[in-house]
Formats: sequence, structure tokens, C-alpha cells
Amino acid sequence: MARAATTSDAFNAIAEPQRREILMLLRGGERSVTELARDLGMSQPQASKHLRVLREVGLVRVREAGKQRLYGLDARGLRPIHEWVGGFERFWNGTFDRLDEYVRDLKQARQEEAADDDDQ
Amino acid sequence: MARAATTSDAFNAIAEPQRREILMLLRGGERSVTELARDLGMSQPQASKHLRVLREVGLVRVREAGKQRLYGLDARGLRPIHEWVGGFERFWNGTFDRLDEYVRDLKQARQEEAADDDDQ
DNA sequence: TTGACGCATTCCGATATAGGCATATGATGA
DNA sequence: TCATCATATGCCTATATCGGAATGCGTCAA
Repeated sequence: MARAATTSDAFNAIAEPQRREILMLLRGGERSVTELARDLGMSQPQASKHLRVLREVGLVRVREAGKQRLYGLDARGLRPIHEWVGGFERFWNGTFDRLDEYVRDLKQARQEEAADDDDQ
Repeated sequence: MARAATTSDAFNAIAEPQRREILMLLRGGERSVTELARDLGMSQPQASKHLRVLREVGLVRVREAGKQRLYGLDARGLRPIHEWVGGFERFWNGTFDRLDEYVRDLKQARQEEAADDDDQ
């Protein structure tokens, strides 16, 4: 089997740096395809393709405006990602693992200490 | 050019559901490859391959323990992702975009109103 | 109606999977 | 030393890109 489609979910969609740049740019408001392509230094077809992926996972919306198509951000799909990654927050705060080990060692030390007390 | 390597960064690494499951499981502590494979219902080679990817982007660490290799979580690499996605937090809170549009419409309505006043 | 403009789509080529299977590598214990 | 257990790696197939170039298509203005 091949790699999952970029359109399978938001996780795959934002794995591509250029698509992340598109999303960041769209925080400033709606943009036309040509504008996006120009500002991000990519070809128009590439912009269209990336926008299609973002559209299929629901991270952007389109609005027709004459000849142009204005793409706007729809960040709701990013929320599950934020929450999933947030579930690891306590683990990247400093030396959690070492602290965890430290706590374990501490407990063990106390037990041994208690055992020594019992012996005496 | 083809798609970026899964080992290029954490964004690509966590795009794969099974790798996300591995990370979630490792929140409970270190696990051996066989344990991971069993608990997640994947073959041992697949587990090893996914772990290699996670290792190369620095999301897990290995510790040799006799015949086994215990993999542990190193979530620090998830922090940049959390922060990047967090930059969109205000955009998924409720009807931000509509509120934005509403504010625009309101401004425009006020300007037209002012113009009408001038006319009269 | 015609030409120009803005976008989307298609075709092509190079690449990197993900999964199954077989096998090499390494450490352990008898 | 040898058999066994735990992992890692190599090979193969099917697939899904990402980028470039060319092209189709709808809209708008003259």
C-alpha cells in the first residue's frame, strides 16, 4: 500500500510546508489563487493543486468573485490536531521523563527506607 | 519531485495514523517493539519501520535492555507543531470568519449611512 | 464575437512511501 | 557452540504524490 492521501485528513494536508504557508497567509484574509501563487513564489497550477487539497480536507473555502476565486481560511479542521498534540504537552515540559524516573527512584528509596526501619 | 520524506520533520512523521498510535501508547511509558506491535495489531517489521521514522525525527528514543529495545517518548519535537497550529486558535473559535465579515459589512453600512447623511 | 485573464485539470517523470515476506544481526541461555 | 528470542533491514508491489508544461474552460471587457 502506498502512503495515505494528502486529502485523507488534516494531518496529511498540513504535512506539506507550502500548504502550511498558504494557511498562514490566509490568516490575513481571503486571497485569489494568483495572489497566493505570487506571494509564495509558486506556480499558479501548484497553488491550485495545494488549494484543492486544503479544500478537500475542509481547511479552506472558496468564494467566486468574477473571474477570480477567493480562498478563505476555515481553521476548524485544525482544532483536532491541536488537541491531539496538546495531549503531549506535559511530556515536552522540561525533563519530564527524568522527573518521572526521579519520582520512581524516590518512591523506591522510601520503601527501602521503610523496610530498614522495620528491620530495626 | 515526490512527496517529502516522512523523516523530514515531525509534521510528516505524525501524518501516519499508526505512528500517532505508537506515540499515544508510549505516553504510558517505555515499550518494547514486540509489545507495541502486539498492542497495535501490526507486524513486528512494520512496528520497527514506524519506530525508525519516529526515531529519525527525534520523537522517540531507544534504550537497549538485553535482547529488547525499549522505546520511549520524546515529545519535545511536538511542541513546534502545537505552537504552529495554536497560531490558528482564534480562527476556529466559533464564527470568527462570519464575525469578521459582519464587522466589514457593519463598517460599510456605516459609511453608506454617513454618505446618505451627507446627501441630505 | 473575440481576445485576454484567472483557474483548474491533465499528462509526465521522479520519488518515497506502507505493507507483506524473508532474512540478517545481536544478545541470551543451555 | 548452538538454538532461540527480539529487532532491524532488504526486496517487491501498488500507490500517491509534487513539480513542470500544456491545455481546457468560464468570465469579462471591447
